[in-house]
Amino acid sequence: MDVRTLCLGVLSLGERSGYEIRKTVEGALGHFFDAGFGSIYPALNRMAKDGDVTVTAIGQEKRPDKKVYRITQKGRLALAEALIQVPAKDRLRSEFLVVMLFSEILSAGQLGARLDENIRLHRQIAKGLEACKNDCVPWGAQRLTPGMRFVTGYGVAMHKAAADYIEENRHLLEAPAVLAGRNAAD
Amino acid sequence: MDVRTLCLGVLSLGERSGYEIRKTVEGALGHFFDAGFGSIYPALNRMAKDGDVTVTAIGQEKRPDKKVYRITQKGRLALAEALIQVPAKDRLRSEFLVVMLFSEILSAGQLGARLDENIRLHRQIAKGLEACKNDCVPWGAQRLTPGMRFVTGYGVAMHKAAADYIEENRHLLEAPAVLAGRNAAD
DNA sequence: AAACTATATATCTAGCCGATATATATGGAA
DNA sequence: TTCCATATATATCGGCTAGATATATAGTTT
Repeated sequence: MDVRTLCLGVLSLGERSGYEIRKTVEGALGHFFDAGFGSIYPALNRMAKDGDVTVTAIGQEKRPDKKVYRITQKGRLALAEALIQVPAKDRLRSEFLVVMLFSEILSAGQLGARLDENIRLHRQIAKGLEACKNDCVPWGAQRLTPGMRFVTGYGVAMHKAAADYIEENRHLLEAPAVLAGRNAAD
Repeated sequence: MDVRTLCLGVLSLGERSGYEIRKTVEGALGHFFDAGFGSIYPALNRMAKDGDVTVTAIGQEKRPDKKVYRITQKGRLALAEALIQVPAKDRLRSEFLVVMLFSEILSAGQLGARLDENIRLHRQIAKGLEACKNDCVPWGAQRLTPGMRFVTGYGVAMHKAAADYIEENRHLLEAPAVLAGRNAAD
């Protein structure tokens, strides 16, 4: 599954420009499958070439022209075909955890700061997703589907679990840091 | 942060071959930062060229020769420098959630199967990590550091939270599927 | 004999991330 | 006035990576 499938999925919610696709990804589903312009635009070009989407250039006032993409019937079949495949395993990449793994090289102050930042970030994301739970605007859709509710709730639950774990277990890292007298200034 | 930092970190636990680094990643820390041969070997070559690691070729009986890598003092400095940077945000990629987002295209049977598989997988991983909690073998180390305990515990907590959420909320997706009469055979 | 598993190294290619560039427009700070 | 920031837009580049593939040595199973 690649960004093409993601774009086809977003376009199945309604036509939009590459920029708008990015906005939808960013606002509604980037917490479990992110994609930037560097991959969205090439994907859109490939799909346009393959006939999975059509593209219409539109001039705008006070704003640059935009290209609006619409999914084709061929694209809908491609989307469905991709979605019935066995999904690959979830993959997480956490630099924070790599740093925690080797946290003995941090001073107690640096360690505390990293832990605080990460907790704050998780709680912030959880809060943002919680606010989106009953809001179809980030999806650029007219209504929320069960799928949208499910994945948003998933994000809330997971980010809360992460923040909770870090809060409850930070002592595992901080106590040894203090005992070892790692007080060097940041 | 890239795979070089990860390899330096693993090598800071003790010298090992590229294959052994992969085994350590796979067995102990791949749940939060994975890396395959396609990125480990090029990274090792770059670091050997840069002087961050030394490499010693060793012949073996009944097995192919191997190259053992050892972190240098320069490599230790590079590792420390990388670890005190502000880590990038965690990034998750979940094809499962993409499928759930657009799950209306699945039959009730397919949906149930995907949910079951994912729950089983999360629980399996949580169980595997739980078994590793007090085991330094997967790390190829002599003892467990606070960091190792922390990250392993994190994995357990997160995979459990994921499985729990899916179990408790699957009805959000399955009830509409049944109501809509999506009973097509898989 | 072929397939599978384990231990090993190595590489290829399609895809992606993050940065960068450009364009149109507005507003605020130096 | 210039720079910076923000928003709306499209586009691309280069370094990195995932997954597949290849090769080698050896043993076990079908």
